[in-house]
Amino acid sequence: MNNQLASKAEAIRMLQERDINPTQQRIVIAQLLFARPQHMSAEQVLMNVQDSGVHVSKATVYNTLSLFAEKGLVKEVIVDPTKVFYDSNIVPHHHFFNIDNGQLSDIDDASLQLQAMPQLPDGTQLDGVDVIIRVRGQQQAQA
Amino acid sequence: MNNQLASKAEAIRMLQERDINPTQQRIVIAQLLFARPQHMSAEQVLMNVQDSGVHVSKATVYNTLSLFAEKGLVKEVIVDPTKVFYDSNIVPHHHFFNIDNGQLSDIDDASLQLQAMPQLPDGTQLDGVDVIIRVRGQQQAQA
DNA sequence: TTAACTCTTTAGAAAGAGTCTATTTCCCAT
DNA sequence: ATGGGAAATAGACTCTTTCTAAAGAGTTAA
Repeated sequence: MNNQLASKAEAIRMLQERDINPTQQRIVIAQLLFARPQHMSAEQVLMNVQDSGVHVSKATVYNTLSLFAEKGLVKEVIVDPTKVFYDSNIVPHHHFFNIDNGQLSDIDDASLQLQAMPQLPDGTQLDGVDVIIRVRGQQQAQA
Repeated sequence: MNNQLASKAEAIRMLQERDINPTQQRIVIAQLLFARPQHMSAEQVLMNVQDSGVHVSKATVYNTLSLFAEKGLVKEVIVDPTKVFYDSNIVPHHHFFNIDNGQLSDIDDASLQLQAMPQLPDGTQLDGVDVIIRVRGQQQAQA
């Protein structure tokens, strides 16, 4: 289903750009995530990577996704109380979340803008803004 | 710390308004939640309720919070990957979430408006819109 | 080539939130 | 009082995520 990967060379380049030591496991995970812009849970990453032949442990998947998030290579999306999604599209954008089928999809950035940024609580700095539009109903599977 | 409760009469009234059978356990949980507008996790509810003398089991806390959410008495807030918060303020509003200390606070609704609602995915209906502004840094404890 | 060192990966145990199940308790109408 | 349905309970269980202690890989220095 999801078997095409980004090229190894490109994955390595992306890792090095962010000062991430390009180990075998990190390269394979990057190849998977950056095959195309998408949202994956840790479990999905684990399953897909293992299909690709390279052995990667569960702990390494979690470590690697956390590292990628910390280095800005992917973005964590918190919408489903049961698991974290990792988004390989780091261009600023927001999400639809279908509460019936758990499907997460992007909102075109142009079609959603905040009118103004409210005053932040004292002593805090902005980290990011997440807009989640929750929808119900069986949407078509994405192409 | 958090020992004042809403009155029993008021709690019963709120439950009945939403067609919820006002049992002992549900009343105590409602008294706790509606003492003031606030955000609580299931675990916090469990601990606070047990302090108040009435015995309530963990399962009942989870069942009750789900029921309250389903009936529109509270709103689930998904911001922290490790737990769900229940918000007893159901007036439409959005949230600041401090990623350093886990503190959740309300955004004055007037200060944050979306410019336009994007087109929803085919076959879906709107369920709700959540805006979360993530901040960093040690904010002062709330009064 | 080996030795020393650091960084990464690993299996499996453990933590923590939330759910489930089978049983008991509660409450009310008869 | 009693029969019945709704609610509550203890505790086992599931699932995601984190931790731990040990093994492996890669690099440099001699």
